[in-house]
Amino acid sequence: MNPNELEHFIESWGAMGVLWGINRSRARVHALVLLSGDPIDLDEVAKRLNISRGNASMCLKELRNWGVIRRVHRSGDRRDFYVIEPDVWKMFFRIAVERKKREFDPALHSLRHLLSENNLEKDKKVRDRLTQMETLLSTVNLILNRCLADEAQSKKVLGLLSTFTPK
Amino acid sequence: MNPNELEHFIESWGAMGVLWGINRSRARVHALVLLSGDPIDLDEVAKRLNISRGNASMCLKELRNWGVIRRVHRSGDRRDFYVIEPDVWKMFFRIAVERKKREFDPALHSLRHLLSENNLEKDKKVRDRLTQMETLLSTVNLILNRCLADEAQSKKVLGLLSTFTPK
DNA sequence: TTTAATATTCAATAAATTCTGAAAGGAATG
DNA sequence: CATTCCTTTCAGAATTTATTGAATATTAAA
Repeated sequence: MNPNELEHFIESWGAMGVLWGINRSRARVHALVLLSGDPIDLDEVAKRLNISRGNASMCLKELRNWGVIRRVHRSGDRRDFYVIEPDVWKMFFRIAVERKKREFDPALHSLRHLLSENNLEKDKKVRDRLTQMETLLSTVNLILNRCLADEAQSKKVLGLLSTFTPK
Repeated sequence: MNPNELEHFIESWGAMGVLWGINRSRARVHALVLLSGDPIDLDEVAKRLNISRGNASMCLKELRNWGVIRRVHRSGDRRDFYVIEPDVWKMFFRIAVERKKREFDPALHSLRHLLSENNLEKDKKVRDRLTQMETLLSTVNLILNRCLADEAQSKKVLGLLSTFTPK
């Protein structure tokens, strides 16, 4: 297995992590565990990725909290080893749920609140814009709520979308 | 119009900005222009948001580059004024296209490259995982490509999704 | 042209985020 | 129960990202 290819994948996975808001190191650790056929331990993670053991420990902990990796043990070995959870979907969902709650919902809430103030009426233009926006975000909200309810749901939506051939 | 409500909206809009990867200041400026019935000038943006004129200038420039605000002029007034582009969709698309290109595509590309290496065969488990992931990301890729082709496309997809009742 | 008003740039600074590594904690072994 | 091996924590260092504001450019009017 060509180490350069592996490394390249790890790096681009790290870069993609930014897209869903997890930091580079976490995403790189995730990629490494994903690529490891055998359970991997903290020491090796730190060594392979050139990061400190402390940082590796935090990354592994966080990934464990996201439910995307799992700790396993080897008899006669004191160290903790890690393997990836078989369902590659999990991370996407955990993170999406969290970010929606933290970043999307408050904005929609305050937009609605703003619209409910009747003193906005003076400026029809502004009100119309905000209404248009509220409509859009509400639709997105509905979809997200459905998708993020559970993983099976999302797979259905994805399946539906991929068969959809627009005009 | 209650200034606290406005301010609250501006702040939560700023926070949501993070969700699609634009920084807080840019998103706050965006919200302010959105809320302004009348064209607004650099000086007022800086004053209302408590940011420097330099920063305001950069934000306005960037938003103009994204195509989400437009410069307008008042006769007898030397200053540049800004108004929001009527289509609230625009920013989402411009940014989404850009981020996909920079963050998603390289990861998918290197994943595919990795899979094409036949020396991965030794470890069936790893290969299976990566294949599963490639399938998932390819579907996402297909959907994104369709959606990001043009705005009308996306609206169709959104409409389709919102009428979809799973189970 | 010159002047004056406004906008932009960018080097310096500040703020936020991420990473390190030494110290403390915990658990298996003799 | 002391030792050893491994993990976790967290204050400070390093890095990255965002912001400022003074210098520079631009433009309209006189």
